[in-house]
Amino acid sequence: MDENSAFDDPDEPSTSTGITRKRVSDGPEIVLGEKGEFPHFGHYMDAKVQKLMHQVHSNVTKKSDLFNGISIFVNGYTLPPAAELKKIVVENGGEYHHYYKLGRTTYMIAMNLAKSKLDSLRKEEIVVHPKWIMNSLQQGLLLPIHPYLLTKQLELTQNVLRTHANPETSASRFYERSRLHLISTLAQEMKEYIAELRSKMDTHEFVSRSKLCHLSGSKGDHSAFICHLDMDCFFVSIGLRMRPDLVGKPLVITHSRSASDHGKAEIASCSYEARKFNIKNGMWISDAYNLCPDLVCLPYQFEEYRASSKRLYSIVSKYTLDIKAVSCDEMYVDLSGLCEELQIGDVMGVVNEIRKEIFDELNCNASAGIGPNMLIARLATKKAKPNGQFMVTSAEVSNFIRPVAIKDLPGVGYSSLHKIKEAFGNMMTCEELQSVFCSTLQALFGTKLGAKIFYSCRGQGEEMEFTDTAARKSVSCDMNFGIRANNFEELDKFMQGITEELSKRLERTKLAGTQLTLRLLIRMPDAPLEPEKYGAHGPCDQVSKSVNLAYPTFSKELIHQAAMRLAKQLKPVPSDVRGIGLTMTKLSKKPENAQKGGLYNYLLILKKGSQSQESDKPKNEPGVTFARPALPKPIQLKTKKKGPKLPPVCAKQRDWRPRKVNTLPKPPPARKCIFDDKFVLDGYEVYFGKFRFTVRNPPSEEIISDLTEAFKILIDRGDFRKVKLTWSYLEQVLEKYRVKIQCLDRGLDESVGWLADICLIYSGWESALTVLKHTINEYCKKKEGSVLFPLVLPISKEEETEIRRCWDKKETPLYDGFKVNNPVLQAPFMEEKEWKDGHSFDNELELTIDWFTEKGPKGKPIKAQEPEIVLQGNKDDAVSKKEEPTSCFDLEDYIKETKKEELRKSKMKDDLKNSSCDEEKPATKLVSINTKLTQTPGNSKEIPESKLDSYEELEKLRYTSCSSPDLFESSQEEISSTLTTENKLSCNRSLSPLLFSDEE
DNA sequence: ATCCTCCCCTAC
DNA sequence: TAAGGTAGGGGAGGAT
Ligand SMILES: Nc1ccn([C@H]2C[C@H](O)[C@@H](COP(=O)(O)OP(=O)(O)OP(=O)(O)O)O2)c(=O)n1
Ligand SMILES: [Mg+2]
Ligand SMILES: [Mg+2]
Repeated sequence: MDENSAFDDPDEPSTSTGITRKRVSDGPEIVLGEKGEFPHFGHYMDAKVQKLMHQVHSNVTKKSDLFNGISIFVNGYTLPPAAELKKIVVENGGEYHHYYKLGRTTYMIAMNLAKSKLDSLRKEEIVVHPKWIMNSLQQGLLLPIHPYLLTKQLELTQNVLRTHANPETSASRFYERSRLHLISTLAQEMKEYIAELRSKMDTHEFVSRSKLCHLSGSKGDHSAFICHLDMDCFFVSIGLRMRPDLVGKPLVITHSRSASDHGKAEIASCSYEARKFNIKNGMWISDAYNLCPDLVCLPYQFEEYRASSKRLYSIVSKYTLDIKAVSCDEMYVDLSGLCEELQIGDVMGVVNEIRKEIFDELNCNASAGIGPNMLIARLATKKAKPNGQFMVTSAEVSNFIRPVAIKDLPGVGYSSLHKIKEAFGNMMTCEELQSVFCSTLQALFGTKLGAKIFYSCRGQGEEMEFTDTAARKSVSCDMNFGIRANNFEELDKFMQGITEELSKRLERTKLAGTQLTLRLLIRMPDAPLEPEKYGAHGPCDQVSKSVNLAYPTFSKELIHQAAMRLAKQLKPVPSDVRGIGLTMTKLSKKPENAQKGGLYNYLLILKKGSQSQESDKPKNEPGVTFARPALPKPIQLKTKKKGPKLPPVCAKQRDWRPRKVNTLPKPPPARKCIFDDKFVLDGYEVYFGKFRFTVRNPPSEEIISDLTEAFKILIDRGDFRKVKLTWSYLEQVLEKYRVKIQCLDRGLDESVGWLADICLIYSGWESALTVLKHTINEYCKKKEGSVLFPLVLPISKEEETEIRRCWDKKETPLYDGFKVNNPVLQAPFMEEKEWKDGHSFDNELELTIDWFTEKGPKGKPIKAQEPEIVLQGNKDDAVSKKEEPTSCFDLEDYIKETKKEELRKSKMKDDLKNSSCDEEKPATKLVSINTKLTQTPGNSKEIPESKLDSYEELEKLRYTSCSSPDLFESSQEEISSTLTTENKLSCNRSLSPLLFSDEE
């Protein structure tokens, strides 16, 4: 085989460990095919290119024979760069290898090989510092390599990216400059734009249809109505509008100012003149330069792309709205509706008009393909380019598809192509592929892709359908460039930027997510610490982990907290992390009818400094002084200061084994909605995965739903005292776990497993109660116009300072329009403290807000609804129909209890009359703030004696008279039983983002 | 059988 | 220097 064959595997000869590189790492370094396939990160080398490069080399003026017989391979970032070393060596009689060829490459040149790579070097692999080449050249003789050998003893500078970017701001800087980010964003924007237009279809006017009058009544083929439209070298065409003088030149759009042989910037788009030199989109400048030294570089014009893209879509929408947006410069258009309505048979004529209008408006060329399905239309576009249109009718399809390159089929990329090559040899065209059985393809590619390819190579593609309801399934944020950290703190900084971006996007799209996935790119053990390309991730392994949150969120803080927890669980060596990605899934949309002051707002408030709050802020309302609520202190789980050193995330061998499939696998059935449970919080559809705790593992789903139903009944009756009482009971149960955790943690080191179990139980219950609390709040609000439980909000240092300032001046501080009566600040409960050493909670104080309206428990006379009406003889009732005794409602006890409480209620009413000075005001909101324990101890003295009120009364009752409420007797037992259960727990639970992790 | 998690792959 | 994003389809393999 030719030494420069395009199929020389880059990895196989060079990896001594036998580890197969994953694609995410370096991408295809070798690609076949005519056209600019996209994902060419890294070197592009095909046979033709190699030939061209060879010509370049043979033109090199030989200066000496210094390196005669010596061949080098440059690994990773070097100074001087690889291109220069190559030039020097080649000019002086040596050879340059693009890949390390065992036994044929004399030296590997490197500056920053990872220790593990050095450790695993074979005897024949000699690694030399580039200085050896430079010094040899300078002195004009081949110096001994020994002083330049890179050995294990050599001290290697640790991971610091040259000109280290500020990790805190790097995310925004990066996204501002990332073209891939831009085109992804634009594609999304265009899809939304079309969806919006389609939603207003009845008022939409197809203003440009008048231009098609002359085509009315025309005749034509009636089989091809699907049109695929794509701008010709989109970015370049836009760039040329400013520089018409450059038309006809080989042009590229890139960050590089000018082409050079060591530029590693990627080419976003290249002109058709550049393509004659075999230059492709996605190629590195250095490679393009070697193909065409006269290459002209043009800068990006991000905003122009956005405007033109929108313009493009708006033009097409003047003809039809049967548009499927693919990307910023590409779409499918179904012309059958238009042609039918206007009685047009000449589809080509229509497309010609559309393209003409696009050119008139944008001064850029678009090409189009027309076919009976999307597949054919797309392949036709390729044939039509540049600046043309091409139609394939049904009758022509079979002839048309035969010579089409397999690589051009949508869905066939680098990996699939190589699988085909492996399985069937050098197969190139669809015609050849047609000889392969469907089952064979499915065995090779899997059920779906196998079938798709089988049909594609016969010209059969999907019909075009418009699923307007194509709601987004995920929102994600990736940064796989410029990530270099030496420890978790630095990693955290990058994470903050990414988190912030993700939160912003969620909020902008009015989405909240329930499942968060973290994905890390980890440098492969063999890869150099710095790849040749500045800031790039180089060869990496991918690891990911996801967590289910108790309720949907878009809060920056919650996401960050969860993300760092995941990061910790993945246990990466921080200095080997090369990329970070966050994905939110299981999304729920904020509905238009979301109520003010509810969950959605709560989440908004959580986002500190958010301006977009939708709540009506009450103004100048007289404050009511409440007693300091006796909230339990948060517990801080003490854990070992220094954990064991984190083992590295190991590179896993890629499993290339072909699957053994003899029969045609059955296609998987359509997925059901993965959520069985949903409830509505503030108009939010909140799905949550079942709390799947086994019998011994509280809280079981049944218990929770029983509790929920029971609480609802109490609220229906207006019996808030009972609600509070029951709640306090639940909290007491939870408190027992807290105590246990603390005890165990303090004394009994040998019971670590036990501790974990208890923590898990605790976590599960607290998580469940958090959700339950929201449910109750929501239900109360619906019924009574008030939340019942306080909402805890984080506040910033500035907000704290402001509250303190007001308080000191004897004013009533305001927080977000709420009166703050008892400034009590409190550090939030966080586990992260244990590993984020020296983490300060200074900016993370929590604020508790409760508010009541006059209709709330404070002012509302409790309806003495007859319990019999609700329950008697009604066995279909939500509660009583349950078979378990867990939530059985003890009617008699209830009646007794109700009567006993009548007295208290009337007393409470009296108290209210005495204390409330705002009884007539609607929606009075009251705020209390818990104080941080470390704050000035003198605070409590300064707090004025608060008036007795219903809240205090409730609190008092809660702590004095709450011998276990009759209501949930059996629940209690079930809960209590778990207290003494020592069994291992295995459960798939939903974690509240506010809670500590149960891992480890 | 079905679901879930952790990947891989593809397109622009 | 350079800015290798992002959404969705889908499969393997473990848990239930
Ligand atoms: N590797 C790539 C591929 C594309 N793009 C951007 C720049 C392109 O202009 C735009 C559209 O991609 P196309 O695949 O449509 O390519 P072009 O429009 O540049 O050329 P063609 O005439 O082949 O459509 O997306 C990019 O940044 N990086
Ligand atoms: Mg294009
Ligand atoms: Mg395109």
